[in-house]
Amino acid sequence: MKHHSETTIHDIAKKLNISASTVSRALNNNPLISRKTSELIKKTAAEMGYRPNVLAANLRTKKTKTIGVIVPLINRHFFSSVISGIEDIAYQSGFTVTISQSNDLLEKESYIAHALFANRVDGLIISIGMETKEYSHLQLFSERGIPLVFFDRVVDEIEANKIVVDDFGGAFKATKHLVGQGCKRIAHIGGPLNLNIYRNRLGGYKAALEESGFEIDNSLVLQTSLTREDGANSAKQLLQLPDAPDAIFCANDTTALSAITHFKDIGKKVPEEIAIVGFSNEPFSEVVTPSISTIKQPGFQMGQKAAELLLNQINGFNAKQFETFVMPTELVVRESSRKLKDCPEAVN
Amino acid sequence: MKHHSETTIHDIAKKLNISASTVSRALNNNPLISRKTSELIKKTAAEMGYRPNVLAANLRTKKTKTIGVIVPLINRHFFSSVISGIEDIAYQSGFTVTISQSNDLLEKESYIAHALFANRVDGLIISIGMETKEYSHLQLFSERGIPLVFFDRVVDEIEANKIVVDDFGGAFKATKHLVGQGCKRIAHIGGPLNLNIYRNRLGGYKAALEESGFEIDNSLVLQTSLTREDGANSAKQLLQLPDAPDAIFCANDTTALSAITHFKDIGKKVPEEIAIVGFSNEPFSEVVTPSISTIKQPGFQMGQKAAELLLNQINGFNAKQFETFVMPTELVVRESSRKLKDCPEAVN
DNA sequence: TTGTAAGCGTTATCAT
DNA sequence: ATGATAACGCTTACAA
Repeated sequence: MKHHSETTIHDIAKKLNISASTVSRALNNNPLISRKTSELIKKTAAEMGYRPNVLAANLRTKKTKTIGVIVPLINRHFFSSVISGIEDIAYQSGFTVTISQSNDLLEKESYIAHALFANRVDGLIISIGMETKEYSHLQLFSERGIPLVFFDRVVDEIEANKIVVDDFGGAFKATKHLVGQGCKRIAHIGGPLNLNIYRNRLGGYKAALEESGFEIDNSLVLQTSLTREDGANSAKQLLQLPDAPDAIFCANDTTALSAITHFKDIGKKVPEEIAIVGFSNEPFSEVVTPSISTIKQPGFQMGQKAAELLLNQINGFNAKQFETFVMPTELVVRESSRKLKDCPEAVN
Repeated sequence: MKHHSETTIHDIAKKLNISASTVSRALNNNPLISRKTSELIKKTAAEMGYRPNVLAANLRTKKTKTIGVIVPLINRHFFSSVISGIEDIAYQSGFTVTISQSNDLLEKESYIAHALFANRVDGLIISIGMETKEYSHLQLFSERGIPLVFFDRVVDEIEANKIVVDDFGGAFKATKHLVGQGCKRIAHIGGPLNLNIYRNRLGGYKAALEESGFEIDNSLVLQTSLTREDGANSAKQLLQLPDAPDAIFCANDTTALSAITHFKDIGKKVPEEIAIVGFSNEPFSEVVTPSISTIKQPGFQMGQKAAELLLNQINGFNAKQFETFVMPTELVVRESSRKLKDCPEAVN
């Protein structure tokens, strides 16, 4: 059994003594073709093991029915939830989704973006990486009118539809909650400020403190890359302060966890001596001991929304101007911050 | 600023009064073209914002420099590690990787496989889903001579290169370890037996028991889908047995965790009253309380190996017959199974 | 209802 | 070192 080169519509046409265009039409369910020939064509196509060459069709139609997705890391629960939401909508509309991860590296993000562009994806959904401060690889899309939707980590400098979560509000709620639990000195382990999500989380933290009549002590505000190591180091650093904090609002769950682990190691009690709130509601936050209070983001819904917006643009239904959609956050109170018996599940 | 249709090599050729083939050659660094013209062409190409249409090139060359990857779930640590390994090798060789998840659904897996085929990926790396008992969507690749590499959850019925972990050995080590800790009645929460990884884990469990002089009690061997719910239900069920087990070897970490959570809820002590070992070394296993003993798999290396094998096939270096590579597993002993003070880190 | 022919943007084969 | 031309496999006016 040797490998023939793939059967094409011409092979089918020749076998049936008809024209390739008729075959093409039949295969695409063009109603002009008579039921009879159409069925015959489909039958022989199946017999001959015909597989359409989408590449050729795409080249001709200038459409690929494919949308590209770039996220920093696919194994973060939040991102994989968003991806599932995107797939949910895209597959329903007959689109294929091709997922890539940038690993928070600008070079890789740029490489992937160019590859997706070169492969003529119909649209791109992206959450940018930590390093991304330069956007030429994304302007490529916006300039050529290829639909582009940002989510979570968005770029202010590029006009596009954007889906973000209410980072400010989430941070505000988290901090207010700590205040409500009686914490007096609340620290913040934050992320890189070139990403607006971390700017907003910092902003929400500060606003909550101010509203509560607290002064902002800059020695309590740390800016890190939010890795596991950063969490432990920051915890250590904060404890060495002459006037150490009694609570920390962490900009992600990873640092919250490693801070807690550090405190456990040195025998400092969480939440009694120091209360912790994280951000993102990673699955581990629920199962570690103590379980971690955190801010929940509607990842799946964000993905759905992003895909809907993108598909609308692709289909030319983008009558309106670009918008930025802010999705609600939810405070999930768990052991790491519950100091009071009758703690309200959510503040505000 | 209106949107011109994309500039092509013909546009460049016209502008420079040369032929399109020369432009094509220059852009592909063909040494035949003189340094001078080559540079001129590249310069004007850049000025004109030329972006090669890979679709057209791929159609012509019948190569896409793209490899498809299908995994059940992208947010499982093991799978995302494998993906990172694949990307590591693929990007080095100038290949693009397009990732898809089947969600353990045969229908989606099949849809994706057909889409990847239609888009003419140069090769496919796949770990099949729980439902996959029928393989026509994969035979598509093997029959047409498109390189195909399986990893982890492989298909015996299809001849191809395969990378698996030593599931049998891992399960054997895990069970032996429990025996070594003094456990007398060791249960097993297993997975669907159409997947050979779960058959092998079951096999390793049984072999270890037999070698240790234990009888195999089928009431202690459960077959589940390994979800969180399955873990809790299985734990419940096992405790209700007249002669309840004092240890469980779980075929994944998810069920190990939910079993432990159940035991915590009802006040049964882990590992004192019941010892637990999981499988896969999910990140949460290290951070929960008690931390979960588990079997570590070399995901990243498996991905690298899979990509290497695939690229070799793509490049025609597949002189040898297909092989199955078995990667080593490692027992990681943590709190959930450590009953003895001087517990050896690994048995065997 | 079906056929003809051009064209999508490349690369590859022959020429020159 | 460069050019002309066909071809990759499909879709789509336009014709019939």
